[in-house]
Amino acid sequence: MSDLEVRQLRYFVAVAEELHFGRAADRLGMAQPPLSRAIRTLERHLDVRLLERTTRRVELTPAGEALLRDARTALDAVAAADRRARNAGRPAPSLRLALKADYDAGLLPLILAAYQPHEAALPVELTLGGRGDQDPALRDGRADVAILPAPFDRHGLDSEPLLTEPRLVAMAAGDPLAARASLRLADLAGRSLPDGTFADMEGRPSGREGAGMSPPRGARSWDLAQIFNLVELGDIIWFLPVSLARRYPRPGIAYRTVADLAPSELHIAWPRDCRSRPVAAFVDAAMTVAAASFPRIDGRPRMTG
Amino acid sequence: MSDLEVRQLRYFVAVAEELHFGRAADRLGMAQPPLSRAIRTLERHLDVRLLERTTRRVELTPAGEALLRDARTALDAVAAADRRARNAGRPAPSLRLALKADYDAGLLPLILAAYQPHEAALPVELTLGGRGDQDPALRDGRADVAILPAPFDRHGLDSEPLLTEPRLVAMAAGDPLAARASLRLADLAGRSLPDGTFADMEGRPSGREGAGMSPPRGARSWDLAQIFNLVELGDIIWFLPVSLARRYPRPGIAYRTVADLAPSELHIAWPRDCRSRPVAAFVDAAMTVAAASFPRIDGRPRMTG
DNA sequence: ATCACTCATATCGCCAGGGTATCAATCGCG
DNA sequence: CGCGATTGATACCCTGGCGATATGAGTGAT
Repeated sequence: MSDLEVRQLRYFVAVAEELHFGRAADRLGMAQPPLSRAIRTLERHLDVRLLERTTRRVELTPAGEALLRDARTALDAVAAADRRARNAGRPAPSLRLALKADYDAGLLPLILAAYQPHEAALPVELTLGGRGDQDPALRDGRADVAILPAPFDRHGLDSEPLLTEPRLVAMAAGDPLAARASLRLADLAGRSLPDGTFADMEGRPSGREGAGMSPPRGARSWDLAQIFNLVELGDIIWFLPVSLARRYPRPGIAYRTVADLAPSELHIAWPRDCRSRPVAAFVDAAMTVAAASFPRIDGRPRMTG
Repeated sequence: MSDLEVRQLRYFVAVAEELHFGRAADRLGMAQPPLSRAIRTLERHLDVRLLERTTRRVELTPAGEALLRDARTALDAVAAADRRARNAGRPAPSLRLALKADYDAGLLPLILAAYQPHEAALPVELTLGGRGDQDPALRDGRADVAILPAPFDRHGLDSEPLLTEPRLVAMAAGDPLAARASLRLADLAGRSLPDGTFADMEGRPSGREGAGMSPPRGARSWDLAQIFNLVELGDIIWFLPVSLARRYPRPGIAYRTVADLAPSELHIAWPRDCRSRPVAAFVDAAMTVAAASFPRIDGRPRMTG
């Protein structure tokens, strides 16, 4: 009759992800036997078989798959409770803004200027994360609000689009394609992108969900300087919003328009059912600024898609 | 460095709700000293003061208020993981539909008939709950989908309106007002309703949230037969949707229209971010049936408000 | 000043949960 | 077909966390 415990969920998630008791125990920093026992206890507690296991293979039952999903969100919720309580207890609580470095389309100073005077405003603390780390940060309470490019995993979040801006391709200045008058995605087929995918896969959803998921775990995360270096060397090409291209003019790199390259959508996102006034005020400031400053980005009226 | 545990959250919620260590310990079925110690441990772990306590009073700090909210949703998420895994593990998993008894506007047989042929359909299991028990049931995993009248607490849920139907007032047949040609809410001032509130408070949000909250904990829940008896005796009056009035014609009870009584909105709700095909199919069936059958309810086109 | 109330501290005992050693089952290989 | 390697399960011990009881100490009311 006792309760499900966080530890049991953590253990189960580790085993379900590794599909291997030894490695999971390793990851959890414990020995394998107590882990086996804990899973068994969990199964008895739920009166459900979660893993079908032989000595050579471990696989999830349907119930296990269901629990894996629910356990992840439950663990996120617990972690969020932890982190938010910590932040709320600090003498001067701050608004933690998660941002992909430089992916603010130049709006950040304007947004901050619009936000600070608000009566509910808190000091803003920037949390710069790698690619695809903004949305998880919101879910597990590391951040209160995030500005990030679509697509991202909307699970557990509310969001609003801030602005849409065209993207350019960055390539080495000496690249033969840089001399072309116009480019299409097809011309870039086979070129590799910073995340290891290829240019002609651009925009295609990788997972089953059309809503757009974060890149898979383990995707390499580069910082901007690294990317620019690789581009200049001709190793990769890169798609980036015009605002970012303007911020980093560089002799060795050519920026070109690509006729059929989807534009970039910058969104602002926050935890669902968030009742925090500072967050609401920040979202409001960001949307106001974005709406007002958009014409400066490319001179055309706002559009989506 | 250890993790936040479910037990700690349960303890904290109990104390935060009771604002009294003794009563909270009582509710948790334990002694007071270990509870005090557990809270102290939790505070040290989070490095935050959650409760300001003297020997005579206990009150929440801002951090405590934040944690109370987050802890409740985290506990709901854990309970949901538990219950959903249990259900998914059953040899024949079912779709658990939470329903306020008889509040289906006569749609239930039609919805079931529309749902059963669907390829993703599961056997439907009815969970009849008392007043205001449908939405919590969704949040903690006791149910997969619910049909319930607005307003309800939308926190953590997605929902769609099914239909809007006028409400009538039920009163004793001998009531002087039953003879009146037309009624307004003001005429009913002072009459008490089944939930202990008064007729002239009808429709006013009790909490701070305009979104509409569930009735407060501890609100008495009556079954229909009890309510009808009390109405017939003249102890109370009752507002109910026309479909319900038609289902229970009764000599001792008069049903009358009230000109300024807000209509009843029936909604279908399910846990947010639900990826279950059976649930999606059920929602689809319900909305189709509601849209198709609505003209039969009152002959007018659908409207809201 | 005393009493009642309530939260904190001290101390003890138990068992949940982790560690080590070992067994048992399955697959690969010659 | 037999042997070894791999991997999950079982047996057993032991520590630390958690709960209970007894008691202390601060505060408000009469």
